[in-house]
Amino acid sequence: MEAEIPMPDALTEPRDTPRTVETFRERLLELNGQLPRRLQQCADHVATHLDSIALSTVAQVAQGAGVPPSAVMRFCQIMGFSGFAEMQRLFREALSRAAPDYATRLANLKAGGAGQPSALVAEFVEAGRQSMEALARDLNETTLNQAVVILAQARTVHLAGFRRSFPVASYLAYVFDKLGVPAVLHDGVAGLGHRSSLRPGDALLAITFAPYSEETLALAAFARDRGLPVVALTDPPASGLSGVADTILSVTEIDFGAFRSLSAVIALALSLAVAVAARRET
Amino acid sequence: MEAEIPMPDALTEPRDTPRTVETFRERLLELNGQLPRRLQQCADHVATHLDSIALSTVAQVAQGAGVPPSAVMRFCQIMGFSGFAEMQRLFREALSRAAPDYATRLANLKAGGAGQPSALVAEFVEAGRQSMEALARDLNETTLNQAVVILAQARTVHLAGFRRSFPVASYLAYVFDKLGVPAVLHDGVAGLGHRSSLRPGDALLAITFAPYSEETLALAAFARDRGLPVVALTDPPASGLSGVADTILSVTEIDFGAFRSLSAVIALALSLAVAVAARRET
DNA sequence: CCGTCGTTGGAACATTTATTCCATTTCGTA
DNA sequence: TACGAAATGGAATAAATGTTCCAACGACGG
Repeated sequence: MEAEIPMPDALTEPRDTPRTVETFRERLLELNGQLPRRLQQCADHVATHLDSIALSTVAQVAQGAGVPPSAVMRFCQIMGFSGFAEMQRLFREALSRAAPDYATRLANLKAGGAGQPSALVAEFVEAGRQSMEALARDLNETTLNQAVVILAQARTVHLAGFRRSFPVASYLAYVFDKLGVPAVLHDGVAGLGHRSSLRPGDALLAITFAPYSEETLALAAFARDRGLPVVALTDPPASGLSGVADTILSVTEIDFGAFRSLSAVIALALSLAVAVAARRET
Repeated sequence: MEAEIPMPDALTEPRDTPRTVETFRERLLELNGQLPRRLQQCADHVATHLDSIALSTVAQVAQGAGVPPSAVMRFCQIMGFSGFAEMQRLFREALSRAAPDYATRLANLKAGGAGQPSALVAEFVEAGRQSMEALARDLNETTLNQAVVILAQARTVHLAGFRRSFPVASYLAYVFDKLGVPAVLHDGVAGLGHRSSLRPGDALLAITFAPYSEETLALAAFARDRGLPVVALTDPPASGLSGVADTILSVTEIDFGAFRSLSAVIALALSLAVAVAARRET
């Protein structure tokens, strides 16, 4: 008779096979710490080289983790798969969905002719994609969180961005408006500033890229002098704003020719806006 | 004795193995047209499914091309590889370089916590990337070329875009200015339109997405009535503008939540602007 | 100190996949 | 139409890769 029912145990309990990379990662976390030595090595290696699984053989994964192939097999089974092949299929499917015919099409567009408009699209798409990847790779989460806190505490958010940065600033103004966050867009209409609207308790979000625009720098300095916190959205050297900004969010935007795609900047700005709105509501 | 030296022939001449996807494509073009039927089928299929090679087996490629596996093998050898395995290695390497740790990092950011700002960044980056891929995949080159011609012939380009589309319009205004193309941004400042500035010989570029903004539709209709060509930058159904626009450039922008990343729209707009400027100069 | 049980490594086996080979068909040319 | 060269399809073979199994090991409790 079943005198004692064993506590459900992640290792022994039969689990259904992860169907998405997401659930795979969850299970990986769940298992972490309660695995024997060799299997833990597998888990560690797999966790840090998730994408390489799709293209590796058992032997390669095993070598990477510093274990014999059979250990990798056991690991796959503990993760809920019938074996390595089944686990690999998951990652291959994810990979092929990620790049369907995109790369081919891009190459075709580029090859279509150097002067062709479609070749330009290919270049800008490529630049944008690289920028976004760089953003995801290099994002400093701590700085981002700081920026969110500062802006969420502000009574009113002031937005500064001219010339190349103006589209970003104006989009932020639109988004903040939709989200019910009080925001002022410092456009240059009528040659007037909105300096007098900067009040204690407010904060400034300054968006500028090299070559930094005079107006933005001046406004940032002005805000700083009045004791208002300044968050900067800028490119890595960040030379112009290092003195005046409390928090510097830097984005590397890959240019094509003299123009930048703004993709990464907008993605970051949008995230910032939504996060700020969410924080204010709680 | 070697009585006659045969003309160098792409098929029989021994070629060294392509080392990059680029050279692979070149060789593919070189061979095009001078291949026997089955091999041509292979070439066609491979050309349009370049990326799928990395993850397919010989049998799968063969089935895709509608030929027996042995034909695929011959094709690989004609392309300069020792066999399918060697050819596949090329694409696998390209694929693993393309997604270095990006996917892992993205997943980490997402996993960092649903409410975390960094998770938002991951979502927006993902949305933007998908949008750009969709743009590259679905771009209609003919329509784009038409749009370029129309705008290049215009004396002045009028830009209409409000609310969500305003950042795009304003960025275009900036870019056109830099490129020396006469352009008017129809912002709504002071509640005035710039209708009277629409003159014969001009063209309108209307940017709007569902739900289409009244002002943009009205301006497009107005321009149409005066006989000016209208180019629309909009989303696929394009319902609102189908009557009034001469040329419709459609972009699918993946949203996250209620907000769109604008990445694809901006990439397309930028390409359009640069192509127009280039065409005007010649 | 001994026995047990979970863990480990490697060798044997099974399966999938690539590659070669050759009989047959097709195509171009005389 | 007949000939030879090229192309083709499929079956046979080779290679690689995945999977299983078992003997050996080591940690732990009695």
